[in-house]
Amino acid sequence: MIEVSYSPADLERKWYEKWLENDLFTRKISKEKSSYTILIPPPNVTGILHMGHILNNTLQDVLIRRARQKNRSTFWIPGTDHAGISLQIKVEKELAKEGKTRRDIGRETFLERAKNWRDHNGNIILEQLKKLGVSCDWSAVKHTLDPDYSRAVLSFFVELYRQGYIYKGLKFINWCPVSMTALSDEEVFMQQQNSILYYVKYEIVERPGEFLVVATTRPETIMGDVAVAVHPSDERYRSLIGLHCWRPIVRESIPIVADEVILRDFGTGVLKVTPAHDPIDFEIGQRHGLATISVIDRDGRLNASAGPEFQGMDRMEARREVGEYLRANDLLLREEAYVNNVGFSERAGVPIEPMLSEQWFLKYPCVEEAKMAIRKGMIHFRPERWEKTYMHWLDHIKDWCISRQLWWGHRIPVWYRKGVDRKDPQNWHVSVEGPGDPENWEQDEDVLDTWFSSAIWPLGTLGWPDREAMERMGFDYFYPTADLVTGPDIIFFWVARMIMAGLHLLDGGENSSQNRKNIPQNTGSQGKTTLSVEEIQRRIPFRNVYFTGIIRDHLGRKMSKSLGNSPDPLELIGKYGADGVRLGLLSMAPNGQDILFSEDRLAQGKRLCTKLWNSFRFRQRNGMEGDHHSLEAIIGRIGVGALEVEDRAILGKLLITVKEFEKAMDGYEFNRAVQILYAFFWNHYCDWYIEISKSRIDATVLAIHDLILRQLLLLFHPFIPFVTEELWQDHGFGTKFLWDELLESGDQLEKYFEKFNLKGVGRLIEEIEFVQELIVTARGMKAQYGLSSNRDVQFYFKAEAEGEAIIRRHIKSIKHLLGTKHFEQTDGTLQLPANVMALGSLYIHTANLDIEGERKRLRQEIEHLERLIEINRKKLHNENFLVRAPGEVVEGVRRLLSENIGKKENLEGILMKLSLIES
RNA sequence: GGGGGAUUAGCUCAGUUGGUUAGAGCGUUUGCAUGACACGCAAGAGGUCACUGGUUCGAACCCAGUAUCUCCCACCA
Repeated sequence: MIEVSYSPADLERKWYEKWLENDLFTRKISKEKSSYTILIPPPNVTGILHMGHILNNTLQDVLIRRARQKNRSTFWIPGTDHAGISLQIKVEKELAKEGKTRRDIGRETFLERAKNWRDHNGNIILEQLKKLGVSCDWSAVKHTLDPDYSRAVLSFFVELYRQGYIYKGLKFINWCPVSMTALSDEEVFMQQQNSILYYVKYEIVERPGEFLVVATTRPETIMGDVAVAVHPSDERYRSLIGLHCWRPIVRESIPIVADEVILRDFGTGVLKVTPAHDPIDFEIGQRHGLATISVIDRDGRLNASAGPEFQGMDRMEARREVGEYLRANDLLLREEAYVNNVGFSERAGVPIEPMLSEQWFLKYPCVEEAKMAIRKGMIHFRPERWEKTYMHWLDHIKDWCISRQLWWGHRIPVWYRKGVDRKDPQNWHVSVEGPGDPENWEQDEDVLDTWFSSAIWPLGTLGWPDREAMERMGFDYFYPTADLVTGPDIIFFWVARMIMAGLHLLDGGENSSQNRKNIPQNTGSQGKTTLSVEEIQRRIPFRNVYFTGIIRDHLGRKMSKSLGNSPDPLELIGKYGADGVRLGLLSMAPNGQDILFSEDRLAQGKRLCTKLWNSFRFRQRNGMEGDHHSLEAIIGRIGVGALEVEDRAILGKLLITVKEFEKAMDGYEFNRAVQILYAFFWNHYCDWYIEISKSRIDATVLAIHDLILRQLLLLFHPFIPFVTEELWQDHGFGTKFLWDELLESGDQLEKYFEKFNLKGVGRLIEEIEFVQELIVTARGMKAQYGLSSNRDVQFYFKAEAEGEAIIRRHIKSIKHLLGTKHFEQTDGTLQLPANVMALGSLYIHTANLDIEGERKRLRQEIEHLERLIEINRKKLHNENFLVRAPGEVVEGVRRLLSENIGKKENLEGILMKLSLIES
């Protein structure tokens, strides 16, 4: 027997321990089953558990457990991400407190500290996830800086390098002056700024006293100007092209050039050309053979080229100071407020500095194949609309800057021969192992973008590229993975890159070398794919990507640490139980829409668990005789001859529910699936069937309860694994863990139910609905006359055609549910308050009859029916409707019309009878 | 500038192929210690489905436009 009250904390702890002890989650390769793999989106070791993780991992757990119930061999691969820049910042902050920088302690000591930090904090988040009940295979846990995974990352680099996809180049990149590293385009977000547009006067050398006016938001870069540019056909300036003007600060003569890219209608139509600090200017500089003068250093401060007044100043300070200087020296025509967009570093939150820098770049491989995988439906996105976003990105893809000037991460596996020209690739050594004579080489100082290592997550976690490790992990069996659950915010960062990496690298097994030959030096060439559809199919890292919504607070704001609006998931689990949190979150959540978080829904989740618990208490109080161990055994206890209409109706309803549930789950509509179960369990089973069965509990009825409860536990299990496990074991439904039980499909269940003769169950359900209508109406009448719901009241019923038989069949239940001993049939129309329904007219006996009130109510009721009848008639008089609408719809309206007319006539009769009293 | 999403009850949201009189939870009103459950039961109130047109026998749903909110991409210096 279960405890009196449901308390999640203890039982959740108990079951998770037992699950682990019994090694349930460890992958098992079994030839007769198909595999089902999920790859966890590895949380950052620096991250703290937030609601997004909870949603994400609940979904994955639901999918895994559901796949398990369908007899698939499941494997959920957990792990963590080393979080390059983020962890480095954390350790540097610690150092700063001691008044040190990373350079003070040196690379090796720094890395020791970083590892320490990770080892102490990095697994917290996985431990927290266990509280949620996640069924990850913990024997397979992987970290992106594990030695084997690191080798995989380096292999990835080396292979791409050898094939020409990775190159070193001098290009404009996004420089973060705080983190002091290059960033990829994806790590920069644009933010609207209230800036000032400075109109600066550049005196024309050849025409002293005359000025060209340049509008700029970045006056601090004036010292880097090497020209001013105008549009070649701009009448205003045509005569000046070829002349020169004076650079206003660090005064020097610079040419006036013409270039097509200049926008005539922006500002004054004159652009200052600063090749070192703006990519467009750089291109102009290239076209006109101009020099490049850098005035801002890597730390965001102005250097010697900026002149002694400004040297050493921070760029933002310099902007104000230069403005001041221009104003003071009559070099400023005017300034105006201006709103523009500025790129910010995602991590450090400061404006990035466009900078010319030598970095490692990746030309993406298999771009066309990656598009094809989606277009041909080999990989499916849910919701589908994200496919468009993905395609758009791939259509405009640019080379990826993969080097970072950090220490924490995978160090670039490139060595330069000491004492010779570093720029010459002849003097490079690129390999996973490094050169055999390391004393003669220096390794590249930089590390790889963390996302570069994430790109091979599906491969590295399964042992790639080490054939032996792949064997051990079951690569051939478990790859490709099935469903990836992640947020749409990392569709470029991660999803797209994993697809390309998988497609490119996975030339697999025996014919690997042959396949590799087929990969060209450059797949960027328009629209051509070199992989066959079958080959793509085999290489893709996953078949479905489920994009969750982003969880927002009740005001619609993104949850963030700085706003402090993110609730602590562990606190919530303490309050509502992991089951309650899981169920609540799923019910409010994942239709792919953003989710406004509401704690109420979690409370609702817990309430359902409590209700489930209590329904078992009801069942168990009525004795536990009989065999519960299997569906067959339970069905065997049901006496088919003893089945009443309500029994067959609830079994039929269960069957319908299971089928609807399957459809919702197959379509990844989890909130709908939950809702379907919820409605069946609460409204049909608890509110109706349990109540109606109370008046006739016997062995058959108890067996029906067992059957329904058993299926409910199985159906609810993926969502609320803990409480269902507890109830399953306690009630003796099985000796194994619920995890190991298969769920009967709707079709299978239908076969089992054949002996119940559920053919035409629709009519049975309809009959029950008639009875429910009667009950609700009668209760409503009691309430209307201020009679408490459990008071014995006299009812009279005048039945319509089939009503009499139905009432007779259910009379015991009706009396029980109405709490009355007096429910009598009558033939005549009575002078009592009445309501009319499909089955007939129901009268309630009351001493204090309010005739006026009743008549008013009846008249309103009649008017309402008249309106409905009018609508019905109109439809039936419309020939187009009769011809074009499907027969059953027309039939429905006909039936409704006659029903409404019947009701109206009955009401009119009652009204007349009541009127007689007065006269 | 380009693209996506949203707009349904006081609040949060369902409503998947267009078909009777639009649903749920929370909140709210009223009644109830009735055999599991007051984290409950019962009965109610509450909606111009953003707006304007169109298609259709029939529109919350399809189409066009408008408004408001929101996200992503691009970046005009």
